[in-house]
Amino acid sequence: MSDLLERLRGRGWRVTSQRRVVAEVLDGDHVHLTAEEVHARAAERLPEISRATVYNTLGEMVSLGEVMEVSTDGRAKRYDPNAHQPHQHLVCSACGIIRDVHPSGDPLADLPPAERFGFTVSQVEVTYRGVCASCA
Amino acid sequence: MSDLLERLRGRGWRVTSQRRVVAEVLDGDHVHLTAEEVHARAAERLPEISRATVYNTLGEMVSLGEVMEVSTDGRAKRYDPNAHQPHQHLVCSACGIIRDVHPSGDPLADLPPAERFGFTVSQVEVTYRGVCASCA
DNA sequence: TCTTGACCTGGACTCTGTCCATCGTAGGAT
DNA sequence: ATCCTACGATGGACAGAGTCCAGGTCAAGA
Repeated sequence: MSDLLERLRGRGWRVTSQRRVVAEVLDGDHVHLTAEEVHARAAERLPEISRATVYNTLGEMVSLGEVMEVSTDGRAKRYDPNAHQPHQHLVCSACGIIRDVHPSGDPLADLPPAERFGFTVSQVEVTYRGVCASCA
Repeated sequence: MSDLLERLRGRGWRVTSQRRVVAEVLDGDHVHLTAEEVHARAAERLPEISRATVYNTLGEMVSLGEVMEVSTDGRAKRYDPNAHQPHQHLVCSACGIIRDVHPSGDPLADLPPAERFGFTVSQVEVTYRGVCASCA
């Protein structure tokens, strides 16, 4: 049983077979699937599941803070179940593979007050880009 | 005359009225227009300009390194003519306005070797998020 | 077991971006 | 100044990603 599904159930989420397979597909580390990929994998176990349901379910998981939305390539958004440990992303420019990474220090602290233009800054997303070992 | 257009001409770019208006629309600081916005503003001066030409022209400017592509919201890409000074972006979560900002230090140095997974890391993009003074 | 409101479905629709056949023109050649 | 031609522009079809909706289905409490 996935931790993700347990946490969602604990929040009073109504558990259906569709939501179950979506949560199960999203279980694991360094998982960064697009909605269509989630749909394809979910459909292996539950062939009738619709695209709309996958989109709705992913959207709800994001709203509940249990899944992070990541867009590293300007194309389809990706969904990252590792939402409870702050992290950033490292992307291979050649093959597109994504790793979760943990920079040292607090990236927010790098933005001086004079560079904040009166904003109340609360969040920072960092995407490192390079070439992975397999593609080098 | 925009500096951007001058630089492009200097690279042997064929200057047409369409490319001229696109370059002029993109002139200035803190400019982050979508392709459709560029098209709309260009069409004020050159009503017959087509969407395809705007997309092609923006793509060429990006390839030449004279304009940066920015995607801060997972929707339309935005085009930033401030490509010659390294910078990051600060986005208002409420109204979506974008400012160019300059963090202190080198963000690349914050990623320890043990967190690089064998990648050759060459680039880093940082998006700060918060609420701007007008929206607070 | 029954009931009901929340959930799921498939298809139409929107938005963003790309492709392509055809037409037009910038700028070098004469 | 005019001609040529390869490069650029056009607009309409197409594709990928995501949203919306009317109607059918079902999880879970009574």
